[in-house]
Amino acid sequence: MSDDIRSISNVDRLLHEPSRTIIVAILYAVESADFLYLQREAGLTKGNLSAHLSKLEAAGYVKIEKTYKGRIPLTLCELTEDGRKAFEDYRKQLQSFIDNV
Amino acid sequence: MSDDIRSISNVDRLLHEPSRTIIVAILYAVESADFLYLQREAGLTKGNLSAHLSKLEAAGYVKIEKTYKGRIPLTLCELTEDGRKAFEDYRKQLQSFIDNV
DNA sequence: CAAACAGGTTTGTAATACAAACCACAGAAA
DNA sequence: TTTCTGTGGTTTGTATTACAAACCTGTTTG
Repeated sequence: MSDDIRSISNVDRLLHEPSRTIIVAILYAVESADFLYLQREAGLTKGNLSAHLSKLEAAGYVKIEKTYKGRIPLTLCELTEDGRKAFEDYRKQLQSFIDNV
Repeated sequence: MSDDIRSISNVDRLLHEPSRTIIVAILYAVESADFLYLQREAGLTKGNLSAHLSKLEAAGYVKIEKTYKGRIPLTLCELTEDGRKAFEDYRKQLQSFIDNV
């Protein structure tokens, strides 16, 4: 068996979880997104989005900035360089797997 | 956001688990494999391989036939038609996701 | 006979994901 | 002014897991 196939076992588990894959894919595309936009686009509950963002932030993949729009809180999220690179690597790994089956 | 990206959340969780992805990918390639071959190729412990095979069998993705090689037990595994189709769908879904990010 | 190997099953644990409930605060509506 | 909706979460509970390790049966080999 080719190593490309076995390498799927080393895939980044943080990104391999579909909910987080979507979050990161959105952030990869838009550069910056607020909490509610992300929630609606990703189709997640607030609780889950919050939990996933915390994990992504802890891993250094996402930067979270809590600001205000007037007096209403506004949470902005964006990918870090590490996050961007990790996502690109993840995609490459998937592509490599698909190509080598 | 394109639906192709959001569709990753509907991915087949059974196949999206890397250990099982590898098992199915091997079976997709070889048609039939015995337990130890599968264990070594997939890099899994016996317990884990056994557990994953049980799940794949319960889902109707894999057919498991317990025979003997002389007096030594020999467990043969192969993909069912459903399993083959599910794996092809899974690959297509991944490919679609990658292409549309 | 003892040890090692084939081919597993069972059990235990720790880490999830996810939903649902809860909370604080602001602005709009009645 | 009371109420309702919206923002932006945290906490809690549950159920599912993946994985490792222990266990088991039988067979072959030294």
